[in-house]
Amino acid sequence: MSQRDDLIAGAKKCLVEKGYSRTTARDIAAASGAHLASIGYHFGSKDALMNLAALQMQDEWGEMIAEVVRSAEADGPPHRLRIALDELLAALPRQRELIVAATQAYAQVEFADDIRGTMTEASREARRELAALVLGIDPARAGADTARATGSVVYALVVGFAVQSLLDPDSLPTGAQAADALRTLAGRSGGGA
Amino acid sequence: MSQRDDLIAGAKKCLVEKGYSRTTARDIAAASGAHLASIGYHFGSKDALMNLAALQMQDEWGEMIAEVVRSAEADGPPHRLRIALDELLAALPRQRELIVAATQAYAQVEFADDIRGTMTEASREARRELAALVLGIDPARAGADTARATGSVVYALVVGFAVQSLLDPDSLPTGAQAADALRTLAGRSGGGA
DNA sequence: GCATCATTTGTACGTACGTACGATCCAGGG
DNA sequence: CCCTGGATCGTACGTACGTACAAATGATGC
Repeated sequence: MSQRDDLIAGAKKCLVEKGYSRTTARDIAAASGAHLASIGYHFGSKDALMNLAALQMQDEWGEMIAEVVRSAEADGPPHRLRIALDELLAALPRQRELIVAATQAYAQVEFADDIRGTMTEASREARRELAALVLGIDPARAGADTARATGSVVYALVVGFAVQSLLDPDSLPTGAQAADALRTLAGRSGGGA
Repeated sequence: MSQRDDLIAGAKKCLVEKGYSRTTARDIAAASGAHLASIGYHFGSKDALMNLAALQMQDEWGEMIAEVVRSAEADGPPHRLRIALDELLAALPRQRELIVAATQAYAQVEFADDIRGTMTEASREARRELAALVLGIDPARAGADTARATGSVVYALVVGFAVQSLLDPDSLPTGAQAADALRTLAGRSGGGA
């Protein structure tokens, strides 16, 4: 393993354990076993390395979520919503480190241009992919408004539940409860309470 | 207006414009017109002031969301879901500053104990209140599992759409589209695609 | 008008930061 | 064998940080 890879791994560790801005170049060097000056040599600056680490972890999280949803969808059509929510909600507490890292990345969106651009593009693809998975259609055909809105809603649910899992993991609903709540919500659309 | 209040206002400005950790004590002094040393006198430390500012803005955001949902619910029962989502989705881009601040607060949850505690409690109350508003019931009676799950789902939608409004405001669905997507999602719960 | 106490100001101290730069190491090729 | 270029290392520079503290200021009660 090259010192370059060590540095990325160390930066990820620091990102989770100390947060984006509290992490110093010396922290990364210590966590990675690499030399302080290697940061500049390999990445140009500490911030460039931290951005890379944050974006990679954000990507890894997206990958894990996609896998969870995919595996739930593979469990067959009956009660698919309940199953997908079940697996998602059960998985989130296990992904705490990745979610912490993703939160750090979100917090930099407004202040680091390369993070903003990459994350915006990643969120677009995530919504497309989620819509395709949930609707069971080809990702390329997910251009219709309905499909795009579905992607947005599922994306919002994932991110929102992830935030809640960070704040209050014990209060997360079960998949069945969440599915019921969604049905209640949707059912209220045509009439009274 | 006391220097103490000026400092809080300056800290909020910096929180939005520079982010939590990039803000220095001197930034706050400059933004508030107050003296550098007053931070220590009034708040003990720069971090204490930043935490206070972040929590206050997080609160203000919650208040705005509650108002939006409340006003939507007041527009009468027919198509309530569509209306509520419409107002929410239209309001988010206008709340960008508060959402940026809230994001900064979320990012500190893992690393600042007082932020974590306050935000956890705030999220509990927010979910309770959202459930009560959406279900049209007394907040005190929102203890049932179904109500709690509904609060979680609505909370997740709010936070998730807020994040999306930060990353990609132009891709937010309309309320009607989101309502359709929710119905599609909920409708898929019993059978195939 | 003076004493008192909260507030505001000016400043300086110690520290820790990011980064630059020259020295050193170490393969692989001539 | 030495030469060469990438990688690693040691270090030091300049800066900017948070905070402490004494002096100055101003309002309040007597």
